[in-house]
Amino acid sequence: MNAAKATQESARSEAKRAQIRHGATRVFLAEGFACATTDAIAKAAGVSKQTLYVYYRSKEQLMIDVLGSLLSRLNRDHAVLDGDRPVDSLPQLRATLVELASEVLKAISGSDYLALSRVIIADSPRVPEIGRLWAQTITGGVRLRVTELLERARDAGVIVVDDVEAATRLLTGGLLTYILPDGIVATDGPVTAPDRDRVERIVDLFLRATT
Amino acid sequence: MNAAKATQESARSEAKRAQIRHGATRVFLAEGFACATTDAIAKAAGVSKQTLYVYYRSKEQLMIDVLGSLLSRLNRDHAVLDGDRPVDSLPQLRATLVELASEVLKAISGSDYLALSRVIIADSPRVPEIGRLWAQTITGGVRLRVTELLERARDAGVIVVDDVEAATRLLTGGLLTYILPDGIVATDGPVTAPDRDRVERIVDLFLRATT
DNA sequence: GCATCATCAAACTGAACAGTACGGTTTGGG
DNA sequence: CCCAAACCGTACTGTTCAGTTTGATGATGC
Repeated sequence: MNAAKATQESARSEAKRAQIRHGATRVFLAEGFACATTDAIAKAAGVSKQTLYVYYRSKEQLMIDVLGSLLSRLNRDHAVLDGDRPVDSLPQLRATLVELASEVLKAISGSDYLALSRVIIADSPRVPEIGRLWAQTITGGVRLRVTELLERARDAGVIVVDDVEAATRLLTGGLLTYILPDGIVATDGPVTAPDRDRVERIVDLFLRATT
Repeated sequence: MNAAKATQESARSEAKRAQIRHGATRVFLAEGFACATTDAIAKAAGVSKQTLYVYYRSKEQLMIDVLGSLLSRLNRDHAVLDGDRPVDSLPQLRATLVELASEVLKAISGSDYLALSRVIIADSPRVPEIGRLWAQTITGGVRLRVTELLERARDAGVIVVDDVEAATRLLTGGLLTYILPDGIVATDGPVTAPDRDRVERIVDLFLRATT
């Protein structure tokens, strides 16, 4: 078995894995872990059940791969937005915060993300690893970047805060109330992210505490 | 069948129902709906499976009763604390908010409440009725009372807010970050509610935005 | 053409589990 | 003391489903 052949095979393997993962993702998000049957997953992936078990040892391993993959994609998507957002004046900071908040809220109020969150929360006692990963998309992702923004703004003399952690929690938490708990319990129809006006009012109120 | 007999019977019935409910509560909270078996529930309740099915038509009906009962108890417990908390000066308001926040956070960071939340979130797509009920223990319970407190403080001239809803979300959300998302994903050991110092720092920061 | 490997569909196995049936036992009223 | 209702434990039924087995099909390389 030469190197070229090995590469080709693993490429094909990876394509198949991705195919299975995509089908499984749809089913898991729609049905939850417990109600998703391996037959349905195989069908959705356009793959025989046996092939599925060639690539994954068990349904649980498959779910771990699916959730891990979704979360890392989300983290990657968010990281793209990182850039150097301007925070050198109060209007700039305000615009940056409103913009960032709108983007994040829109992303996490999507029915996919909410379904993902429900599945993870439900199974976190049994698969704590995934639970930690999920919490980090918020804790280590969004919260970390907000903290960074606030620190930069503080260093630029735009705002005054002596407890950045508390400030971060106040802002992110206030905005997050629209999703947790309001959105996470599926009621009827898609969850609506708060409109720009509401976001602005929260940000404005927050900024009054930091000047 | 005379009235006395009917009353007696229904009293005994209610006792048995409660017995079943208590056993089922323990099992549902420990295992979640899907993993809880009716055999385990019957055993935990000290009741035969047959009797269980005399009192409840199905496992799902049983869960609805269990969750509904837990939530109404929580609402009742919280409502007791309502009283007239003093908000007529800034130190009073601050003390009231810190106290209220500490109580609520302690209550909802208990492993029972978190387990309950997980079960409800997971099953809310299938049992939306319960999801609404749960959201209301926070939305209609805590948030409503905070709103009321803030309005009273505003009317007393202690604070200045023109958007009470935003203010309520900012405060409750900021504090709630310790539970959602941090606590809801079970990691290791019991979730620790934030200590008094952290609560005070959030409240203080919030109050800076309202004066 | 032939061997090999990946894949497929379909049937099968074994276990878990909701809900039921049944025969025996306790309890309380008359 | 007797009867009836409530209850108990156990065993059964039917179903669902994860994971396996089988045997066929098609592609790839020699």
